[in-house]
Amino acid sequence: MSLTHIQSFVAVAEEGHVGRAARRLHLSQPPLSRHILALEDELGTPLFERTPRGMRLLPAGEAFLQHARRILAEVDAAVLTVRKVGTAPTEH
Amino acid sequence: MSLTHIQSFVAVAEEGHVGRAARRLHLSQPPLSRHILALEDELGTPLFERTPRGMRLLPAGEAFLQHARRILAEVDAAVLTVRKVGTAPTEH
DNA sequence: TCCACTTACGCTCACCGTAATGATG
DNA sequence: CATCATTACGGTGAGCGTAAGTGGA
Repeated sequence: MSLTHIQSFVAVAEEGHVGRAARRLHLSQPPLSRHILALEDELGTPLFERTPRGMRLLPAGEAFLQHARRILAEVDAAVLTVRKVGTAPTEH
Repeated sequence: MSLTHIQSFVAVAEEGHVGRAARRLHLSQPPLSRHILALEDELGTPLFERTPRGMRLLPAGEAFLQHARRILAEVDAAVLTVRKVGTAPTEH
């Protein structure tokens, strides 16, 4: 599992469509599809239902989405915090 | 930034020593040292002070450590939660 | 001079994109 | 047959390990 996989998952969950999510991530469909498959494989359970219209979250996917958003938010917070502390006057 | 980098950072912060952290992670020193350097480069500020004894956290490193632990804990929680939901009787 | 981190360097394999294939209404 | 997702496949770059280099007490 990698942060890239998590970002890919969130994009697909929000778009409900691998193609649109791929454009949003500036990526082509196959690698993005592979990210989702790898995640499902690693977690041992499907996260999406495949429909003719695209991808629909399963309950396991809904649960993962909440955690995924928290992880990404925490990463952003870490970056902001460190940049602030690292530039602080008490650097010495 | 990747989860691997974050795990590497936590190990070095806890051991205070790249060599020991590397053994703990089943990795050799150079890649681990590169993880830390990449992290510092990406964040734009050093996280450790290099001493003759090893690595000592700077204030920016202390701040990052708290976030890093939360990120890794959240990842673990995500995995556990999804595995539980994915195996639940209401899988239909 | 020892000890620890870092840089050099060659190699492998993970990952991307294009193209082909499957699946479903 | 149109629309998505997935699999095949070749090429490149990220990342590993061994070995050499650097720096401080």
